[in-house]
Amino acid sequence: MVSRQSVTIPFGSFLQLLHHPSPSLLQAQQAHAGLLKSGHLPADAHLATKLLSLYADHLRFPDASLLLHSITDPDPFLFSTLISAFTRSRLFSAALSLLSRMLALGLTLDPFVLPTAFKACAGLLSLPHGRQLHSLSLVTGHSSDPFVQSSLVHMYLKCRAMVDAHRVFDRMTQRSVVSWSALIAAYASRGNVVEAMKLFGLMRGSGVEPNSVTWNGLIAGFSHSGHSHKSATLFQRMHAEGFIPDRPSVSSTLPVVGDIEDVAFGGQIHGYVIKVGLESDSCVVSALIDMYGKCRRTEEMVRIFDEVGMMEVGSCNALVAGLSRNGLVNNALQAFREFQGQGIDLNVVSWTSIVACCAQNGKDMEALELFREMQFVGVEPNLVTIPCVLPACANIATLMHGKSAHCFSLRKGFSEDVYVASALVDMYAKCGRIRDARTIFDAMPSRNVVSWNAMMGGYAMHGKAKDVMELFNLMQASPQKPDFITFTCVLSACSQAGLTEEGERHFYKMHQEHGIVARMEHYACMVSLLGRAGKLEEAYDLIRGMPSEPDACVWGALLGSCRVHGNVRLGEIAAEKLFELEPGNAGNYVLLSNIYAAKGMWDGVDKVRDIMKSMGVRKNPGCSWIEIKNKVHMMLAGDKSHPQMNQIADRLEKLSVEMKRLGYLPSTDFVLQDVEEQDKEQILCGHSEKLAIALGLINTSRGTPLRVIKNLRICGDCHVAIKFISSFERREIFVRDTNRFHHFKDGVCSCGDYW
DNA sequence: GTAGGGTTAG
Repeated sequence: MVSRQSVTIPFGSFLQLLHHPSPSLLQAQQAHAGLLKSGHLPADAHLATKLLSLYADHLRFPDASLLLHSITDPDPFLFSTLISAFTRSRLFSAALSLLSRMLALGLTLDPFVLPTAFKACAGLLSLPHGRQLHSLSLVTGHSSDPFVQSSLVHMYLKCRAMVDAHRVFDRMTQRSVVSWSALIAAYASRGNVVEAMKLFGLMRGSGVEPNSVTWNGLIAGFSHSGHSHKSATLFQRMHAEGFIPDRPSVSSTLPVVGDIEDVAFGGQIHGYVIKVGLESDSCVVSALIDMYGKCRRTEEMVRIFDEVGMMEVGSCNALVAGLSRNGLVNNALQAFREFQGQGIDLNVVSWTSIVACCAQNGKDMEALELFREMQFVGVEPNLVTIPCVLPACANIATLMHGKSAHCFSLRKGFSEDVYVASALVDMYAKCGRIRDARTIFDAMPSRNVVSWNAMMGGYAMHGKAKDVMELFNLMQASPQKPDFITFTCVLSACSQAGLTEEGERHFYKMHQEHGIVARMEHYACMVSLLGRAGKLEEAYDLIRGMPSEPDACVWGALLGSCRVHGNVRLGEIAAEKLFELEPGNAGNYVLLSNIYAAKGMWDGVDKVRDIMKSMGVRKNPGCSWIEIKNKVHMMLAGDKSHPQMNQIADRLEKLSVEMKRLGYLPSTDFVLQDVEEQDKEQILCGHSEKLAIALGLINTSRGTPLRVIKNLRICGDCHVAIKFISSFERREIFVRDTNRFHHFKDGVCSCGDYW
């Protein structure tokens, strides 16, 4: 049997191991053990340093730290090595704590460690640490070192301390291409095209030749700040001026090519990628997949993925996003599950993509389940995941999940992020918590147009037209410019509140003062606004004067107004268009029936029912017929001796039997069985958007408020909705129909007119 | 052992 002693390797062999071009971790560990045993460690600083860098190269940071701590008299070089290794591995906090330990031991800083330390501060976005180290560099006399200066400029830029960055830059005697590039990239990424290009010119004027990093800084900066055309042009200019576009140039340019959907240019870059042999670079491949996905070339996208992308998480993510973007939701889900099955290490981007894919394509429950699953498998949601999942909570009005995402954001410090907070405002508003939405809105440190729109849309949805207009005035006093969605909220609010003239004024100002071209939803709001005021002919004239073919929203608004005012002629015109545009939408048939029913035109009601039957339309019509029945009841309630009473009763009886035969859901018995007679009328007075969404009667919340209003009018069944909502343990809900409000509290429902 | 530029999710 061989004793342990007999396998001892002589000291020379350890040195050989250590000086091997790339020693394995095992070799390093063997050498470590042997050197300790032979007494060369921890005393020999040179050997310790060599070993320490080996551990760092193998990312064995605990081993490296232990070794460092075991050395009685470590030299600064040893610390520098490890600090640098930590920083390279983005372990910035560890790097800085090692630096403070080094200082505590009274070791002197050499000029090599400072740039790394500034990089760590930049990585942590820690301005206080950065400033401290800046002072230290002044004290130690290293502040004029060019490496120190440019890393200092970079640190201040990353920490968004532009004034400090400029102060350091302006005082530099020798401005290197590195510091110029850092400054130029910072302006480009802030979207300041003029200043970035001015500095680029000044740099060349001062005799410093730009390199590919300078060009790439401009290209990537403009790409991130949304200046897609500028970014693409710079790529071409770089090439034309004889610079060789490299991996970062290509990776930064392809996404903007996708944004501007210039597939011809994208194809040229693709050709260039193949020519220079970049087609196996993971970032380039992901960017190519992304570009073809954005340009709706899904076949080409999948082909590239199949050829090169399979096992790399970035290209997998790009593929899922590309499929999702092109509406291929099931393919995206299938691809995602396949990647999971293949053991690909899916990251937070992968999970966020698939959650977003579901939430954006009407698969709200799936989005929530995936959100739970990602946490179950140990992937923590980030700042982007939260605004992706919140719309799913909002769409199905699940306050519980929305609140939990809110709590998560608070714990993680995400709740002040403008995207997160805007999504929270939207979620609370859509879940009926308009006051909570406003509280979050008021607390936001910064707001963008999405934030304003979410709050105004929330008020519009709750029928709070006055609040919409107040907020719009506040917005106009703020630096934030309104967009087309803002005007949809404003016009919708004016329509709801009967502010006819004000609405008309905003409609014209939208185009004249803000240069926003009216879209379908704006016309629909205007039709509704005029229709509400009884100006049905004017509304019809507006429709006929539209520059493009009116869509179902516009005709729906007219039909709805015709029902309110009992205008059979225009109602028939609008309904005829709607039957063409939305042959399967039961609500349109019901609206026309209601117009006829209100006038006692029973032949018309029969005619519509026959059309509906011949079209095979069955979605939720049962409740709509009940609505007609009850309207008739209400009409005749005051006059029991009405000559048509018996005739109508027969008719209702037949309808009811027919409904049951056709299997319409939900049945009269079901919806009304628990309702007191005196409450029936109240319950039937309106429906809420929230309730409708909860029932799946409206499949999206991204439609315009007006579209929703139209749907509300037609959607059908608030009785079942109330039951559904009750099961959600909701205490109180405030909802509105076209011209009435609906207050539901502790199982009791009350209604009233707005004005 | 030192500084600047890259893809995919809102």
